[in-house]
Amino acid sequence: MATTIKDVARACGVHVSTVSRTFSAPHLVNPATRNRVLAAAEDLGYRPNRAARALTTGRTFNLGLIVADIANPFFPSLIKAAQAQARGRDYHVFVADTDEDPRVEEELIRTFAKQVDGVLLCSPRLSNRMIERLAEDVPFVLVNRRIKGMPAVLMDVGKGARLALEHLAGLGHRRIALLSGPPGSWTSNEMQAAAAEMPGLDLVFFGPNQPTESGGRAVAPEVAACGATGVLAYNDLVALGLIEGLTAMEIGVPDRISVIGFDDILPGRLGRPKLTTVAMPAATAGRMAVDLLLQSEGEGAVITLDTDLIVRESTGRANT
Amino acid sequence: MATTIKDVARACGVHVSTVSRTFSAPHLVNPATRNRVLAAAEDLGYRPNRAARALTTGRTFNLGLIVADIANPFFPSLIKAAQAQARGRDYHVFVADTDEDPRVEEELIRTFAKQVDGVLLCSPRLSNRMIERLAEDVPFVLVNRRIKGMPAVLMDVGKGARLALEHLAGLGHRRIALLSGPPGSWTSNEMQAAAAEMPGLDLVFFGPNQPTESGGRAVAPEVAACGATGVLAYNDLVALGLIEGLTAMEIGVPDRISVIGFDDILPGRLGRPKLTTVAMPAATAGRMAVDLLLQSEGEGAVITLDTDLIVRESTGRANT
DNA sequence: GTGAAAGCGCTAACAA
DNA sequence: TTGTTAGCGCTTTCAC
Repeated sequence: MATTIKDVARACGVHVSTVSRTFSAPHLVNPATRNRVLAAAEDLGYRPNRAARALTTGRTFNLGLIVADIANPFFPSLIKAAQAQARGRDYHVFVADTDEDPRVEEELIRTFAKQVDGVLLCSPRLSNRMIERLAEDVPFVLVNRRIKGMPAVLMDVGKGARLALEHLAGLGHRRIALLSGPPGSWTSNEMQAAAAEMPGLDLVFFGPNQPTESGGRAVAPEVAACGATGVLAYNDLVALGLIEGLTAMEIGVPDRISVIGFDDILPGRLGRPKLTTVAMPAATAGRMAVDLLLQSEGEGAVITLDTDLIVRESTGRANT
Repeated sequence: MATTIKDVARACGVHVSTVSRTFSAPHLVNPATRNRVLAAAEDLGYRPNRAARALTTGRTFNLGLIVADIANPFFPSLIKAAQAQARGRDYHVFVADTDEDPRVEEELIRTFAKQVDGVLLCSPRLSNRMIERLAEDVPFVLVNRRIKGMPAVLMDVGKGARLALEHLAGLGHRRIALLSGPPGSWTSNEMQAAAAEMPGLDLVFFGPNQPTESGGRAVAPEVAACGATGVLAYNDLVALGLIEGLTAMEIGVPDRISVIGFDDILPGRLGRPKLTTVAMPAATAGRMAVDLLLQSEGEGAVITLDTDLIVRESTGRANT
């Protein structure tokens, strides 16, 4: 058994409450005894049991972070930023992956509920109603999901989509394929809504698609067949997979078809062709979400982060 | 406040211990009352507080998983496999990223110590001695680190390195650059050791390198200058970064220099040139590590997983 | 400034 | 089969 507060108390002949105070309210204890306690604690290798502490205080100093797919490079940058920010505030963040499964997502939230002081729910797949219900158990901050009354960090997906589509239009593309994401994705809906409002374009919708490289590869034949010369994909992984699929069919990108993704993940910057994409501020989102969660004031604060188009090599003039 | 065991007990007129039993040892309670309890629990939305339970049982049913850099795609596949395996055994796994910083690693382990039943320590940067000390606080399973007496899942890095070097030699390369990884990395040491024993090669060592794409990009000039025609990199990220750097210097891969990585991550399979690499069984490792952790028997069990060379487009004949 | 005592939510003997 | 009691490690009144 690990050493507890009792061992320390015994070791320096004080009561447990004194030891407790030494750690949670040091100013309330005589410097002399405080030092004695500290020395003994150090000596015995004592570390307060956070779980036990949480039982009385109700605060764990842990945060939960739930993502749909940790293998999507978009999330790791968000995660790292969140962890760094939390660390600076003496919090730890535990990450869990739902594997795109809403049931796992729910289960995870419930598991986290009693073990963390709040959870960052990133790109959830659960319904709004379910999220609202779970919010009774534990405070949330949403990332890329809008629910009335709940704090959220959003990214301006609509603007990104418009920029991307304008870029394509400017290159002479008219018939454009839109690859949507998984059901339940707010981002995907925002993207489609923005696109639908763009005038003068001939949009073809494909979806829902798995938000992965293989999801992109899988729609390649349909995209090729539909006659579109430009594509806006749900995210970079889908875009990259699509390019793979197209290339395998000997359809050149951007010669025959131009492709734009969302996120600006590393793999898109590597290899050929480099991906034109809408940069999403994942790291900033991670940081701000932690802040929002920790400053419980500002209850329903909603922050919208800017996005921007990064033109690289996967888009070019339409060949008519 | 969330509903507790007491609320349920009161709601259906039984003692708390009966409620407790309904959840932890249902066979010990009368089916009739069991159903009554279950109904009341369901009704009140009661869920046992795992942290409180852990206080008495000593088991949290949580596992910790610590990685150096969650942004390296190698880890997510390990993580996902570990989470899936754990879920099947009714465990949850919480992930944390050390940012390649040994001090963060130590802090994280200490934080986890009381909140999980064991931790998977993946590619640690801490010294063996430190790990041994921390192992007194919480059970470990190491991944890609060998410490006497501690259970571990290893990958046959030595074989991988030999295969890679033989492949290069077979293509006529003699002068080969070896890009090592971060200090404290077991994998890096294994790789170097295996390489050093290969006869007939003219090895040039570079390192330590940051195990990232930018680490690879940074050594590109030196590699180009050293006259090597072949390169074995610490991991795929480094290899990919190197290729970027070389390409930027107008040095073709594989025309002028052949490059091999380690891991077989997704970005290496995307874009051009596709990376020749040593496949590391990340998912299998994640699964086995969880098993090792949960079946506390087999104490110091050490499992070594096979590796294999995957030849793609980044290697070719040496041009002499 | 320190100790005593109660209690956080739960489980685990032990009785009944 | 169920209730009683004690206690996990810690914090927090309340006295002293």
